[in-house]
Amino acid sequence: MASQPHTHQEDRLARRKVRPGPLEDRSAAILRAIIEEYVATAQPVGSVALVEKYALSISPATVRNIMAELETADLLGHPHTSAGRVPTDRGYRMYVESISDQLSLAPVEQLMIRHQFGQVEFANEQWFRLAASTLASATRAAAIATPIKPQACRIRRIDIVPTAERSASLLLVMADGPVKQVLLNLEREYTQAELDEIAHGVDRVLRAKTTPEVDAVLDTLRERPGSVDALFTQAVERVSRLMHEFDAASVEEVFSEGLLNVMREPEFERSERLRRVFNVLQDRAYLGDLVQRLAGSDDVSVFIGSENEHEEMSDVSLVVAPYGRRDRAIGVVGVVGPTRMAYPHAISTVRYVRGLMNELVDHLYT
Amino acid sequence: MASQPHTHQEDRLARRKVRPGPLEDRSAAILRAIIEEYVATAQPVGSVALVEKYALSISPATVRNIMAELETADLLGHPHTSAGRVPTDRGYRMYVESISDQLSLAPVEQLMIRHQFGQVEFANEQWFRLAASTLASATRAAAIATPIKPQACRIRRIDIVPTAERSASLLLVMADGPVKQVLLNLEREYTQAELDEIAHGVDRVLRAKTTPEVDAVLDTLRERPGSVDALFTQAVERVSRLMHEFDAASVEEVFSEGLLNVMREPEFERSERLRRVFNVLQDRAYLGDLVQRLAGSDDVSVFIGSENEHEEMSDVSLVVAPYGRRDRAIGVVGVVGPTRMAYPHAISTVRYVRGLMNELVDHLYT
DNA sequence: GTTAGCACTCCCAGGGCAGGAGTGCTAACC
DNA sequence: GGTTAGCACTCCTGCCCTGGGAGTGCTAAC
Repeated sequence: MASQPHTHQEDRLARRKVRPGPLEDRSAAILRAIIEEYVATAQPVGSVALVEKYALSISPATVRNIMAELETADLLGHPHTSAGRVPTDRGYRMYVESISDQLSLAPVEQLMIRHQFGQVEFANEQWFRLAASTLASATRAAAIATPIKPQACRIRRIDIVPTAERSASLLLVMADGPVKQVLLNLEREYTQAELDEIAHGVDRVLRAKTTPEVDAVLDTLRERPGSVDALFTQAVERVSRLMHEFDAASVEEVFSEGLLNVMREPEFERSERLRRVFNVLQDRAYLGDLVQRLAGSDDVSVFIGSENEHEEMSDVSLVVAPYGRRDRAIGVVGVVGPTRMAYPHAISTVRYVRGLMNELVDHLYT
Repeated sequence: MASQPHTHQEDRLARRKVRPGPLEDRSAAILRAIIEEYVATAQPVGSVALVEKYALSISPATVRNIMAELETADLLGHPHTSAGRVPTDRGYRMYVESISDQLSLAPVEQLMIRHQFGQVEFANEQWFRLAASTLASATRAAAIATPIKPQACRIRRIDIVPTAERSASLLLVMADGPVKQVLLNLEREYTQAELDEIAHGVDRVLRAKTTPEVDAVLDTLRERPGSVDALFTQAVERVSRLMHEFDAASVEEVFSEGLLNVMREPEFERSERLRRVFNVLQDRAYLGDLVQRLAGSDDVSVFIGSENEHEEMSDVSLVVAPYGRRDRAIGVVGVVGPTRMAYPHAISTVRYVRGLMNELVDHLYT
C-alpha cells in the first residue's frame, strides 16, 4: 500500500470512470437540493439541515458521502473544512443542464409581464428600456437589453428640419427602426422652400440605399463640385458618416436596469465587485461579441461565473438570449446576477420576454 | 460657581455673540486646512498632523483651542472623544461660501474639457451624455445631465415613415431640438403616395402649434368623423398624447456617468449607501424639482449633505447648475459625490462645462 | 450500501489587554 | 490677553485567547 499510493480520492475517481455520464438520480437530487438551498440562503449548506429541510429519507451521513463524491467531481466546494457545501460553477452548470429544457414561466407571471409590456406606446427607444426594466423587476436581478440592430443598414427616409436661423437637424430613418439625428451647419440663410427642396432631393437620391451605395453617391458629388448646393453635399457626407458609425458598432447601446436589485445581494455588499462587473457591462465591445456569438443560437444561453470570457465576470452569471430576426436584425436581452442565482426562474423569464420581443418585432417589421 | 452653572462652553458662546459674523482669518484658515486635509485623506484630522503638514506658525495646542471653538460653532465634528476633527455640513458650507466666487478652472483643464467636447458631432442625444461623461472624468466623481427641455413645446415638423406593410413611424420634431418617434397602426395598406399626403397634411395642420392648439385641432377632427382618413386622426391623437407627456415631465431623462468613480470612495465601500443615492437620482420627480428651483439661478448651486431635501441624500453633495435659456428651455448638469468632496474643483468644473453648454445652446438655437 | 458515533477542524463572537492617537484642561509664559 | 508646554484621560484599534458551535470525515457496526 505504501509503494502504491492509492488514496480514497483515487478510488472514487476510478469508480466515476467506471460509471461516467450523468449523475445517479439520488446524487442529482442532492445537488439540486443543495443548490436551491444555497440560492435561497446564501449560506453554505450542511448535511443535517439539508435532510431536515427537504425531508430526505436518508441519513445525514449518507448525504455526506454523496456530498464528498460531488465534491471530487468538482460540483461542490468547501469554503473551509468545517463549513457546509457550496456549489461550484460546474455544479451550477450541471443543474442548469438538467432543467433548462422544459421550463416555462408560471401563468401569473406571464400575465404580469405581458401587462407591463402592454403599457407603453412603442416609441422606439422606450422599448428596450422597458424590456430591461420588466426583466429586472420580474427576476429581481439586474437586466440588460440592447436595441435591435440591423446587420446592414438601409435608408428609409431623410428629412431636414430647421432648428434656428443658421442651423438645421438632419433626420435619418433606417430600415428596421432606428432614427438618427445630426446637426447641419448652414453657411448662409436658407428659406423654408429651399430647405424642403434640398431635403427632398437628398431623400430621393439616398432612399433605400445601403452604406456603400451612399458612398458611391458621395463620390460622384465630389467629382462634380458645385453641381448641387453645398448643403446637399454636407447632408450626404453626414449621412455617410452616420451609417459607417452605425455599421461599425456591433452594439449601439446597452440599457441596464435593476442594478439596485443586485446591490442587495450579499455577494455585492462591498462595492468593489460591483464596480468590476459594471465596468465590463458598460463595455460595448464585450456585449458586441456576445451578440455575435448568440446570433446563431435559438434559445436562452447561460454563462456561469468562470465560463464568462472576462475574468472580471468570474463571479457573476449571465442569462441571455438574442431576439429579432436572425441574419437581419438582432438584439440581446438578459439578466445579470451573482452565480448564486435562481436559474430556473431567470431562464424561463428571459425566455418569455425574448418571446414577447420576437412577437413584437415580427408584428412591426413584416 | 455651583449655584450658577456656567461652563466654558457657555463662555465661548457668549464670546461668539459679542463678535458675530464671519470667522476670524486664522480660524477660517484652520477650517480650510482641516477640510482640505480631510477631503484628501478621508481621515479625521488631528492638531499635530495639521500643524506639521501645513507648516502653521502656531502650536498644536492653539490649533486645538481654535478647533474647539469651531466645534461649538457646529463647523467641525468629532467621531469620538479621542479622534481628530471632521467637517460638518455647515463647515463645508462656510468653506464653500468663502471660495465660490472667484473660482475659475485651470487653463489646462479647460483645454482638456473643450477638447473632449469638440469630439462629437452634435447628434442630439449624444450631447448630454457627453457632458455628463466629460464632467465625470474631469472631477473623478459621478456626474448627471438632463437634456435641455423647452418650457412649452411647439411642433416644428411631423413626418410619417413606413416601417413595414402594416406599420409606420411617426416622427415629431419639436422646437429646440427633441425628436420623438412613435409607431402607428395601419388598418389597411397604404401606398407611399397616400402616406406622404397624410404626413404632409398633418404637418401642415400642426406645424408650429403648441399643445393646446393641437388639442383644438383634435377636437374639430372628432366633431367631424370621416372628414379625413382614420390614419390622419390617429396621427394627431398620437401627437397630442406625446406632447402632453412631454409637457408633464419636468425632466425627460437623466444621464448619469462615472458612478464607478464614486464607488471608489471609502464612503461608498458598502453598497447600501450607494443604493439609496441611486434611488433618488433615478427619480425624475426629484430632479424635476431641482430644475424648477435652479431655473432662476444664474450660477452653480451647491447642496451639501443635509441641505438636500431627501433624507437619503443626507450624506452626499450636489454641485449643479442650470444651462440653456432661462424661461425658454433649460436643463441641468452637475456632479454628485460624498460630502467630503473637492468643492473648489467641482464648482469650477461644473461652471466651466455649463458655460460651454450655454455657448452651444446659443449657437444652435439662435 | 447505509447509518450511528465520535474525534477533529475551523469559524466566529466576545472579553481582555496593550498601544497609540488625539483631545481638553491647567498652569506657566510672553 | 493670547499662546504654549505638559499631562491626564478617553476611546479606538488590533491582538490574542478562549469557548461554543456547526459541520465534516472516518470508522465500525448494521
